[in-house]
Amino acid sequence: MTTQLDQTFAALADPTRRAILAMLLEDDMAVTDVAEPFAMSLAAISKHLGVLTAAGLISQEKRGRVKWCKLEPDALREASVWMQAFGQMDAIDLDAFENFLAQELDG
Amino acid sequence: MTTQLDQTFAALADPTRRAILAMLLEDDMAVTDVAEPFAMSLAAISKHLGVLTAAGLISQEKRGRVKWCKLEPDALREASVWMQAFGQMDAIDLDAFENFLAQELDG
DNA sequence: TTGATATTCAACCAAATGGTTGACGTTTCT
DNA sequence: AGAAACGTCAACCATTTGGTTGAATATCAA
Repeated sequence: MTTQLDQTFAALADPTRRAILAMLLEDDMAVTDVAEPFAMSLAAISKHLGVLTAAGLISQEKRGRVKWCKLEPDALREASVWMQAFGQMDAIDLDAFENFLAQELDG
Repeated sequence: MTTQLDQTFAALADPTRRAILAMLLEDDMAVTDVAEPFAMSLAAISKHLGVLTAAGLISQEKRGRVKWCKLEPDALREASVWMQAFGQMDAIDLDAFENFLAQELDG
């Protein structure tokens, strides 16, 4: 079973995908335009966008022959909460956090 | 070239490794005790601990025949900084965090 | 010294990942 | 209608990942 959190972190582990997210921070983009700065095929970028979409980090909407990519920060928020909780352990409710982790484990 | 950020996110992408980090929140632990709750071999856990160590998320110190594992939350700082670029989580919002936890636990 | 405990190493395996190329279906433009 | 642009699909390939087992190493205890 792969959770949302698994997919989010796995998606963020690739520098190409992080770069794509950074580009989408500025504006929505078509797949071809996302691919333009990268030294790899369009198909490879298409796969990366698929990973980001599966992780919920972006959404894609087709209008005409152009597929627009849009940042979806909600998935990032969940991962960010997880990380910052570890980084600021003294500032949070550890019992509640551990309950959350146990819940995640049980699935 | 794999960056520190790549390794941090990749390490966090595995639920076993996140569970290990959660266990280490409570206290430092020996490798054998880390492995105890998991339905996999000690060697597998040893590898996971190697990944976490390479990512800087934990440190390991051998005393006698026991290797102690210790959480190193500072390694998450770089990843948190990256996330701040998205402007969604510039400072941890404890109220939002509590709400998030409540949702997770109810869900 | 002998034996148990703690941990890693090495070899292996299946599955996932990140990339390629070429063919393919849509949609738009002349 | 024909050609170009947009994007995905399918097949393939090399590498990495997450697990196994069995042997090896190091330390402690009797």
